[in-house]
Amino acid sequence: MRQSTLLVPTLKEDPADAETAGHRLMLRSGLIRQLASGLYSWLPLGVRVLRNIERIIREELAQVGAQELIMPVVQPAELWQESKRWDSMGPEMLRITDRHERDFCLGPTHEEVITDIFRREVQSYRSLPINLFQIQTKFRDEIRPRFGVMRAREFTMKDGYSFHLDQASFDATYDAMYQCYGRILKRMQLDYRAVEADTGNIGGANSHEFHVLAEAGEDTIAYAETGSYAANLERATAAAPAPRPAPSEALTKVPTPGQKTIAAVAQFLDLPKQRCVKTLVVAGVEGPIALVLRGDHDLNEIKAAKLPGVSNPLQFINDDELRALTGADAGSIGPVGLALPCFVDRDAAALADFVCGANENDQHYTGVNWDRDESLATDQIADLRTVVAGDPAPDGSGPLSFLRGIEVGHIFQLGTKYTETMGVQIQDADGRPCHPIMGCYGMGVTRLVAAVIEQNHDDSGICWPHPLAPFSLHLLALNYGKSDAVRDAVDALYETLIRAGVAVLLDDRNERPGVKFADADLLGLPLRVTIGDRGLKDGQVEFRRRLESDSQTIPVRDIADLIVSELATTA
RNA sequence: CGGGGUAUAGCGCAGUCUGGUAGCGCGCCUGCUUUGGGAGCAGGAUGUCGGGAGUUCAAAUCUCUCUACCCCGACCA
Repeated sequence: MRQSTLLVPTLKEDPADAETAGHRLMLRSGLIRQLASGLYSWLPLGVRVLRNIERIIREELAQVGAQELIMPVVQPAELWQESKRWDSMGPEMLRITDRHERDFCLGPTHEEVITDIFRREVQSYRSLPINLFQIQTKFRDEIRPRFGVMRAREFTMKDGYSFHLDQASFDATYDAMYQCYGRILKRMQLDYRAVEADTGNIGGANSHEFHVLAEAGEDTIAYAETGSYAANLERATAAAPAPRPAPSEALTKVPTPGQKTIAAVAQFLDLPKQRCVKTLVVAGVEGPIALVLRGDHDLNEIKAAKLPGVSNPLQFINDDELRALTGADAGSIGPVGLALPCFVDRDAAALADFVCGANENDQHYTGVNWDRDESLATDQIADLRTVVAGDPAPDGSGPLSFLRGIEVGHIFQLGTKYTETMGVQIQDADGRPCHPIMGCYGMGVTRLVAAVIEQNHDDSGICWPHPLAPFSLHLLALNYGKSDAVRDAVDALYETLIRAGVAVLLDDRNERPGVKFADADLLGLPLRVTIGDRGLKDGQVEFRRRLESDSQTIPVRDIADLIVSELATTA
């Protein structure tokens, strides 16, 4: 491709609205342009990258026997009402009405449609298992789109769905998909981590996310440096605490005037924060519910919202209600004598002789002990907290550390959630009707582009990994318009490389060398060959890899073979 | 939805406080020179100053209002 005819509008300066390296470089290198908040056009160079990613995904999915299909973006409301998600998806789902006043949505995901296809077209257990996928546009009306295509409203996703007669069949496919996702990300040369995850809106029992490690990531991953445990912070759990010691202090009420936070109370009483407990009151299905945590720990709201009887999404009760229920303001609440159902975090439940609010302003108890003092039953112990760095991993694989990650893949164990609500049944070998078990496998294609750049760039631009680069080679022709020697040599090399199947971008623009070098760094193609009069008079051209700072001088007659063999080793 | 910010040429910005001819750098067009790390000289084009309403002899500038975009939070496969 000749750069003089290609739409690659590079920007010399950083766009004002771009915060992350990925977003900034995608704009500067002319991969994308914004149309509106969360809506992006993909320009020719960007499309070439997308196609490379899609190609790798298709090749790897073919290896595990997944079949490609395409489902509509626009989906009828009836399907979503049937799965009970028309209401539960909320405003994230963009709804539209056609000329007949019939309701539709722009598909935020395709569980309903694939399940509908399955129930219409698959009648026999002999057809199972079956694994289907598409690469399709999704629309989610995100509350706050950000960082360019990292969190866009319209984006491209590879979404796959599998159907199984029994758990063993499902487990085999889930594991195959897990391995497949790893191979896909590895082929993209990404530094990634698979982690246990929360299932969110999609539902189901368990799920795993695949995160590309990057500081700009929106998620935090807790992992054991010395072991195999890794989980999204939303879900990460620590090993259970040591058994509770025996009580040794008497329950004592002490005045704590003006001390409203755990930090203040701990300092006032000259005790560490982990000897105090905090009590939070949230809305529940049948009235308010108290949650008790150790003073140095934070509530994990996702875990809390899943507790039986607790309202989901989690909702804290307001100050007036709190005072009416407990007789005190926030900062002086405690479980002693509190007439509310109560969940106690495991670590708070393992405390003896601790401090808590006395449900009376400016008063706290010290020497508090579970199962001894008034109303302090620990019959509802749960994991309520967010883990902190240094917590022991639950599988004993060492202390936890944190990393930031970009979620590029998420695989779910849906079970029979959709096949039951949508009434899908097939007969098994014994003629008994049963609901097939489903899995669902998502991968963010457009988000991957941002993630790749986030992990592969330097101060002057992108450094594309070979398999994803929009072109393999940037051929810079200096003074192409004026020098016959340069033009003859460049054109000859260009033709040779094209015939050899090399994806070449020829910078034949009438620009000065500095402009071409700067744009070449910015576009970040893996290999670069520079041809100018200076080297050519000695029969030499310059060869340079994007990841190396030094260039080599190569005889012009050898350069084509060098490139071809270089690409053969990186394919 | 709450908090904060921005909106002036294709891009990055000044000008707004203190009302009085629409500016700068880069980019773009023409010509000449130049050609190995974002060239020089000369000439040129491009703006409903985000939209609407108001105040005023006069509004990019003051007032009201609407909108869009960005950041933080909440939220989010």
